[in-house]
Formats: sequence, C-alpha cells, structure tokens
Amino acid sequence: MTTIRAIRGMNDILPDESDRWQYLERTVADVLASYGYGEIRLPIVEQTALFRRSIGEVTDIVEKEMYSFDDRNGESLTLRPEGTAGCVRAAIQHSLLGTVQRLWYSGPMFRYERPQKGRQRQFHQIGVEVFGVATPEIDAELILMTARLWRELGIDGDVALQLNSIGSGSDRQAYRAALVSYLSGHLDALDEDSQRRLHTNPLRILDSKDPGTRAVLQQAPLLSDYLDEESRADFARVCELLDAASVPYVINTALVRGLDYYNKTVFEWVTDRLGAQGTVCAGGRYDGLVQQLGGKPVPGIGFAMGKERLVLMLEALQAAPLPAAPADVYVVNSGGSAECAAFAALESLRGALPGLRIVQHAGGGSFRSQMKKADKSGARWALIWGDDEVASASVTVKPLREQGEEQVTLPLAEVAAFLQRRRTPDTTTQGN
RNA sequence: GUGGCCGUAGCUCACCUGGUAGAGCACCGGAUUGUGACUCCGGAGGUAGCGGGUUCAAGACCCGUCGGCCACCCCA
Repeated sequence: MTTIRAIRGMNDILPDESDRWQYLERTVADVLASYGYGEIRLPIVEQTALFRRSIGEVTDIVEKEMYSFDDRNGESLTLRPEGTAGCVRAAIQHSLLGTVQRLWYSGPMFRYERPQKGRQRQFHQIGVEVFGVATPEIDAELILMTARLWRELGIDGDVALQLNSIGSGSDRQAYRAALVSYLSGHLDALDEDSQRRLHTNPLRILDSKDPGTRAVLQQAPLLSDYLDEESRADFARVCELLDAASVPYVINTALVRGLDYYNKTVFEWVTDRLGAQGTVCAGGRYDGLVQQLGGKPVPGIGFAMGKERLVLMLEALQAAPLPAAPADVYVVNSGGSAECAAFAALESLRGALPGLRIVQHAGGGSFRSQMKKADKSGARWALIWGDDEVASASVTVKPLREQGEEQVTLPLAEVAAFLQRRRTPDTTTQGN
C-alpha cells in the first residue's frame, strides 16, 4: 500500500511551528484593531471569472497558476490565488461601499507554482483593504501601520520599504507604448524572458535580473516622466507623510507589481533574509477595480503579507517568544481507584484555576515511566495520586523545576490554593 | 514549465575505489516494590524512495520515475 502524502507545495504546520504562527497572527490582529480595521471572512472558492476580470488575463496567475475546476453544475470555480478580488466582490455584494471601509482578512491562497523557499502552492496571507478614500493619507496610514507591525514583531531592522507610483491607467498605457517602442529597438540585447514579456507584460522587464537587459534599461524612458499631475502630487504627499512620521523608504522606479489592477502608489517591504523570495508584504492602490467588478467608482487600496515568509523571518531572527511548554502540571497516578480520584479532583482543579494547563498521564506505566513523561512535558509540578493519597484524601505535589523545594502531600481541599500561590504572573513556563 | 543538488532507522548522518547496513539523538524497558533530570545496562526500529539495467555480487555504477531542497520564472 502506498502511503498518502500531502499535495506538493501544501504543507502541514506542526505544533512546533504553530506557536510562532499564533504569535504572528495575534500581533497582527492587535495592530490592525488599534487602527480600527474590522475583520472580514471570505470564501476560499470563487467564480473563476472574478479572478480573470480583476487580476488580468495575461498575468501568470491567470494564465497558468490557478486551481480551477468545474462545479457539479458546470460552473467554473477557482481556489482563490489572492484575496483582494474576493474582498471587493463581497464589498459590492453587501453594499458596504457607501462609507469608508477598513477591512482585513486572513487565510490560505492557492497558486500552482514550483515550490521553493518562501513559496508554496497553498500559502497564507493576511490582507488589508480600504475602500472609499481617494486621498493619499490613507496610503500613508497603511504603510505606517505595517511599519508599526514590524516593530511589534521585532523584525523592523531587517525589512526595507520600497515605494513607487505607477500613475493612472492611461499614464501607464502611454508609458508602455514608449517602453515597448524603445526596447523593440534593442531586441537582440534583451534576454529571452524579457523578449517574451515585451508582448505580454512589458513593465515587468523593468525589474529583470539579466545584466544585458539591465544595460539596455539604463537609457529607457522613465515611468515617472509619464505621470499625470494628480499622481505626482499624491505620490509627493505620501512621501511627505512618511517623512513626517520618520518612516524610511527608497523610491524604486522599477517597482511595478504583477497584478493589472494596481495604479498610483505601490509599495513592497523586502528583506534579504529569505533568499530569492524576499517580499514580505506588498500592495498598492487600485482605484478602478471596484467599478471594473460592477460596483460604483469607489477608490481602493490594500496590501497583503505572506505569513510563511514572516514566520521564516521570526525564526531566522529568533524574534518570537520561545514556545511554551505544553503543561504547567503533569498528573501521574497508580491506576484503579487512584485514577478515579485524580479524574474527579482535576476537574474541580481546572474549574478553580482557569488557564492552568493540566496534563493527565494516559497510557499506564510505572510511576517511574510516568515521572519521565512529567519531566519531558516541561511541567513545573507533578501531581501524584497513589493508594496512600486516595486513602487520606490527599495528593502529593512534587516540584520539577524549582531548586530546593520539597515535595509535599496536601489535603485535596488545599491543592488549588497551594498552586495558585505559586503561579508566576506569567503562567507560561519555558520549555526545551 | 526550466536548471542544479539530494533521497540509508522517527531525526541528523556514516558505510571510503561495488562484497547482502551502522552511530548519535529520540523512543521503550531495567538498575531504583510508589517518584523525573545525571549515569549505567538492555531493547525495538531500515525489502537503503520506487522500477529497471550492468555485475558472480549494487545502498554504492547506469537509465527511468516519484519525492525533497534551492534557483530561474513568478510573487506574499
């Protein structure tokens, strides 16, 4: 019998790692709440047409990376490859767009790509979207919020902000024509990928890594020369607000973003700690998208961060708190009536001391082997029930960590108070 | 989709130029009839990813295949 494995690129997150994930999720949720953002929970599956119409027909995502399938009624559905489209769809569907909306969501996304460090087929993002604000202070708000988040997470020293404006759709169209015209004159100096992109997504050529292509780009027309007045002014204002808040950034004129719906401000937080997939958070404005998907002409802006990549950062920088041992108290017993006594006493102990993590030994074995498990569990205390304790309605409390403390046998009625007195303010104990 | 490296015990790895598997850690039991950590003793655990080929003989060599990692591409 062949054993069944998880799908390539879709990983299990084991208890060792989930501590770090929870730390990330808690911290993000707290920061978002402190700026007044509300959580929206969205389906993982949407109509395929939603993504085709928003992300762009000629993007790699739509052309070859979507997990699409026919529903039983023949309708084409797709596992969401990103979150913005679904969020916009929900905002339109539920008429949320009459007022400003500050929203966030969290969950899995799916793209059929070759897995590598920081990239998998099922990956997890936290996304943030704001609808209904056309002015650039919201651009700055989002960026400031992410900057605060990196500080809270303790990774701010290892991420850098890149910023650009890609102007309006018509700015970009004019620029695209100029760029294609220029590059067409140097066709044989371009690498193979860039030659292909000349016809599909010419702006992506700007961030090519090929030295020959980069040389050609030296003399290429600049997108910034094609921006209209409003785009220039808004971008200048974003920079001004960031300066005022002392958030450092670098303007990267090659920064374009892969999805079609972006316009004006785009930004990326990048790191050199993660190998080739160094973008940890990215986003931008998408003022035409709501209308494009059938809503009123409401401006939008948003970003997404990759949870896997942030977790890798936390790990690399040892920024997350050490994982807590799973137990505060480990309970051993000699079976039979001692087991019954332990069960009864522990239920009332859990009621009396909420939050105290009490692990009851299961699976039998000698006291010796049970004590070994107690030690391995990282628990601070072992509670011991044997025949003597049952006979005297008491329990033995043995300290496993403290130096110099003796084990004591207490009447059952006093155990809760005893443990309560000795609980540290921070109830978590450090394990392994 | 393309390329490079790699698949030996649960984990990290060894077995040198082919002679039918070994260590450390982890796990289980014991030394200590009801008490962990250190130490000592013992035990279990592998059809060497899978399939084919070369050979008297393959974990070692060759081909294929599946899987992993990293990079290209793409992007969070």
